[in-house]
Amino acid sequence: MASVNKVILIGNLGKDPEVRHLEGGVAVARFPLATSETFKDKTGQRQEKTEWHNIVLWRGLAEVAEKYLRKGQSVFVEGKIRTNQYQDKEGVQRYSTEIVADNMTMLGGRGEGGSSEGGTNYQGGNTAAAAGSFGGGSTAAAGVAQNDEPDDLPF
Amino acid sequence: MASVNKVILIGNLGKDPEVRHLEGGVAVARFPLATSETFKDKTGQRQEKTEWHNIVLWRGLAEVAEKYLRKGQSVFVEGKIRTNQYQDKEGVQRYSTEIVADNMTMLGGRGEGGSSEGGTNYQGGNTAAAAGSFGGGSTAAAGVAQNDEPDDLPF
Amino acid sequence: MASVNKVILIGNLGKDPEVRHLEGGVAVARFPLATSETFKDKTGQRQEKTEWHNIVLWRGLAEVAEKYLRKGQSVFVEGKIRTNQYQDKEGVQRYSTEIVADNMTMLGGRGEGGSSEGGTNYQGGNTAAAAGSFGGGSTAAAGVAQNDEPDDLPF
Amino acid sequence: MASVNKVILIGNLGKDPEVRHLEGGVAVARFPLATSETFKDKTGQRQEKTEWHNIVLWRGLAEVAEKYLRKGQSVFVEGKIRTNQYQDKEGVQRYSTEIVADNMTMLGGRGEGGSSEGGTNYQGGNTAAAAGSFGGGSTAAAGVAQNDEPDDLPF
DNA sequence: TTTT
DNA sequence: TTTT
Repeated sequence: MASVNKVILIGNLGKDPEVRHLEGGVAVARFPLATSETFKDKTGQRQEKTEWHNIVLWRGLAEVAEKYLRKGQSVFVEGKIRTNQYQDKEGVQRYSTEIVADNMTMLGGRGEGGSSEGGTNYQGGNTAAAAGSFGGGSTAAAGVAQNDEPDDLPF
Repeated sequence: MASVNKVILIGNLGKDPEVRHLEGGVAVARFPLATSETFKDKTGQRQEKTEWHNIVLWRGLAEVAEKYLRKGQSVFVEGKIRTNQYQDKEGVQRYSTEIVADNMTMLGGRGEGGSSEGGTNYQGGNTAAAAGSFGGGSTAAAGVAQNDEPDDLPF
Repeated sequence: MASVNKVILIGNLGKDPEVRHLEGGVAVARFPLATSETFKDKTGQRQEKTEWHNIVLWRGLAEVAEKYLRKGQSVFVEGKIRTNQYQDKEGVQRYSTEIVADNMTMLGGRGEGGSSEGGTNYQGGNTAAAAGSFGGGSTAAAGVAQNDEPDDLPF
Repeated sequence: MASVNKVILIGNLGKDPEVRHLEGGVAVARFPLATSETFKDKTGQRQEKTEWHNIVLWRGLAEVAEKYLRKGQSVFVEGKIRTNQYQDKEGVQRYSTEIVADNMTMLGGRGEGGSSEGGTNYQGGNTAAAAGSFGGGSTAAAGVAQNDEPDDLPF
């Protein structure tokens, strides 16, 4: 149905990633990511506005996040927008929007304790299995699976 | 601060745009946009999941939306994520996420009453004024202003 | 090394795809894709400039292209830029740039003989194998492999 | 005509920018940008493949490049693909592809002599004029013009 | 060589 | 609330 839902962010982690390991060994990582823009207000004053994004990573990307990403670091994130519905305690329908990442590149920056020089690109988990399914001649990139989560996990 | 906040969507309008004309002649349009993806669930059944995005357009783009966009039509939207904070009546902090578009292209589709064949690209308002400020030799594209809203409008 | 190489195109096929089936059953499809922009020249005349992109698709995407894409149709293509080097007959180093697609969505339009209403998103081949490698609980999207080509194929 | 031509790159400058100042004060900057990806070849060896992109910036972006960008630095570049035709000395039609940037963000990294911490986003020239054309209430972002070049400049 |  |  001619659908595209794509997000590209470069920003800084507001906190260390929180990682959960689900039954079956699936990892999920979450962290807030800040993007900011500057603009001049009516009076010509330079202002800054920060946007916070809830980033979610699954499987291999979550494990990379757990190992390497720290508060303050700069990352490139590619993914899609997902809005979850839930009911608050008054029974009112609420919405919570997050970015489900399927690609992530560390850009270095001033994270605490990170190696931080340069960056490395990561794409979803199950690389070996998926690559193996390609037979000979496939690149790792060709074999890399996307990092979407199962739809029926209790998360 | 090395920030990028970019969204690219192709989807269908869930409703006709709602357009407001603010004091000063600034137009703001809003509509819900559906993107959907299909996947196979555990049992191998094909499933569809629809994501709804709140699109906001300002100025020239809002006027284009008012004139040409209708429920059901397919559009390409480029913009940024913005999450607004507000307090609900219980005083709890709530968040509402929208996509502020700075580029929009109609892709045709089955909107009601639209011309709908092909599509046209639109970028932000104030084209004439901005282009005029370039003097000779500039392309229209060069002169097209972005479509961000003022930060201090009561919207 | 903090690298991103991403291209997003919406345009029309200049020709039907040319498809080759390599030994091993790997399919490769190629077609030219036109994007165009309009601008006003110095004299205020509306002008159009068309850009032609050489699109390359591998495996599953190539097969989809072979079956469904036709000259004139509108498609969304996501991929990366690749510039190939070769020597012309005088021994001069030449360059040829193409877009290696890893995601493609048909947008309908006036292709010859196509169904053309709406569009469908496709992502790379080997879906079944890759999905199978995920075990239960994975979505099709999660299991979809990327569509990069092997680096050592004679193409 | 439903056209989109968008490129997003993060890479490192292969050389310092070369800047020309045209008659009329318009600046043009060019530099090669490297993106690289790693993959495993048939034998399981990790390989790296580097792609070189010819980046072109106009006006304000060119001036920023001249002042701040140096060989080795990491930048985010957003723009469009443009392929220029020319005839070589044998009269054969040749093609040269470049990326015309309309948005650029420095990401720091190991440039020679740059300040390099963090990054700053820049968008096209003529900011003051374009912003001025908006009257009160407009953000700087709203007033920033795109950075496309005139189509009739001798470049 | 496409499309409007 | 869209679309296939």
